[in-house]
Amino acid sequence: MTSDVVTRFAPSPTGFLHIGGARTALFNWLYARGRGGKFLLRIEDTDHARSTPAATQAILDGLAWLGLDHDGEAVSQAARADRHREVAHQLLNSGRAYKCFSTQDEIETFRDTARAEGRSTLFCSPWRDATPDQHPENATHVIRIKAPREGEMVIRDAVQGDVVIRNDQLDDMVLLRGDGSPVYMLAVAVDDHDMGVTHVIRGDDHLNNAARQMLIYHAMGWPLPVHAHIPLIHGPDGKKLSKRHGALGVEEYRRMGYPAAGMRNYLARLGWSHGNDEVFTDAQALDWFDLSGIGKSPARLDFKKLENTCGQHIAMMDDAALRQAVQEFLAATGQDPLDESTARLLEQGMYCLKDRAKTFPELIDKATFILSRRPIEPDLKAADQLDDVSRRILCELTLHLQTATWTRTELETVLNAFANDHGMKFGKLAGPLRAALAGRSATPSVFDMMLILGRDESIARLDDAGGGG
RNA sequence: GGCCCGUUCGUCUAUCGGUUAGGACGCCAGGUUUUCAACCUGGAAAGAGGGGUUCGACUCCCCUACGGGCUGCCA
Repeated sequence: MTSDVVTRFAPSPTGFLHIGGARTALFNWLYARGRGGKFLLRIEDTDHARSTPAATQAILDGLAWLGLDHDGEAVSQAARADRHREVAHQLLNSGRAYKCFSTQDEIETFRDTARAEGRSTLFCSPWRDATPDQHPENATHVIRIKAPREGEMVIRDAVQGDVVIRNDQLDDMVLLRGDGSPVYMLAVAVDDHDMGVTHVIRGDDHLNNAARQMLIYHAMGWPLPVHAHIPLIHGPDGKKLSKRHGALGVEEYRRMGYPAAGMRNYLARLGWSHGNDEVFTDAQALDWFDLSGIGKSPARLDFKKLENTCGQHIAMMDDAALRQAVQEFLAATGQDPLDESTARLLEQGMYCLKDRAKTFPELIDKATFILSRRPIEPDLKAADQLDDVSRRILCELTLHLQTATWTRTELETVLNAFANDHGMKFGKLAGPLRAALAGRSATPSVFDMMLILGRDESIARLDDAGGGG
């Protein structure tokens, strides 16, 4: 199914892909993709001083990791400055904008005194109604929009409802600076219009700005997009997300080993809900997502819930995908990839590993018995703790494991019977055996470890190590 | 200062005038168990405060408090 829906994500490249930005991108992506529409990306790089190519790349990388693919090339806002100027001049020619020769100093002193006297600091330019013959020659000037002084602007917001802002709260904002460069508010409106954006879904820090941008839409006679201003994400303490909360960039979450699918699920759930559904697939999110499910109050980041959600996603993934994801995690964190046979063994063992890991590092930790250097060299100290009977059991078992293919039930039966024959309960041996196989790391059961390792010839070395210790 | 937005268990949330206010994470207790985990069962836990409107308000209106945003020739 296709539709005319066009959404966009428009970050400024001043660092990394912020976790809040990632959620905004996700909402836009879900809304467009769930409706067969288009999801566009625009880099708002008009602030040359703070924009860097590296930051743009970081945003691209973050989106790619989260699987939020956009349609077409990313648009550079800075590259469109000529078009923004063109619109400003159109407005000027049609009388919807005017040249203002007030200097920044004048405006500043006006604001200072206004503040001191408790009056409105909104600047009313004396040039608003000046005729061209009154203009000074060759003086630098800005171009301001001629905003209506009376009436009100109502933002019909899909999340916030109708928000009314009186026009006397809006001043004649600058469109083009003294040096002729376009200002953000102009650029956004022009770009959204030119790109055919039908739904502007963004942080509610832009709610008031929407009214200013609507001024431009009205002046140009452009149809308005649907607005949806979503509440921001706050830190665990309820304050605005900042450096002291740690983990601001999605890249950090990637390095911490959270699966992208789990991140998508958690982020989607933050501020949006579909009844009591907590864990869902991308297909379900795409199917269910709607602006009406977005709440109005800011949400706090909760790592415990993030972990839980991610754990469930790891458990949901199929073994081959997990194997691939682990390799990608290793690469992303600058670690060596697993060789083919180790990776295959890991995939075979995934059935008893994936249920108990919330992150990839945890998964890897629980797979220590598989990933340790081949052939396995058991923890000798732990092996020393085995009494003779236990050690003999271990050695015998390795032989059995090499000569037969067991099901887990069969293996349990054999192990228990074997222990019985030696007058012991197998349960008593499990601890030391585990230590011999996997050190102190938290791992699956001994049965599972032996079953998996039984498929690998390297377990035979346990026999030598145990016998010689 | 002016304007705008928000406020249900600790956290994310359901509820769209009538419910014992539901679920999830976390937490506590018990169970299962060859450790950790996982899993099962049970439990504690919420409508910011004050006024209205109404037969009836978490739901609608107003005020206050608290939090957030905007108020730039930043984005």
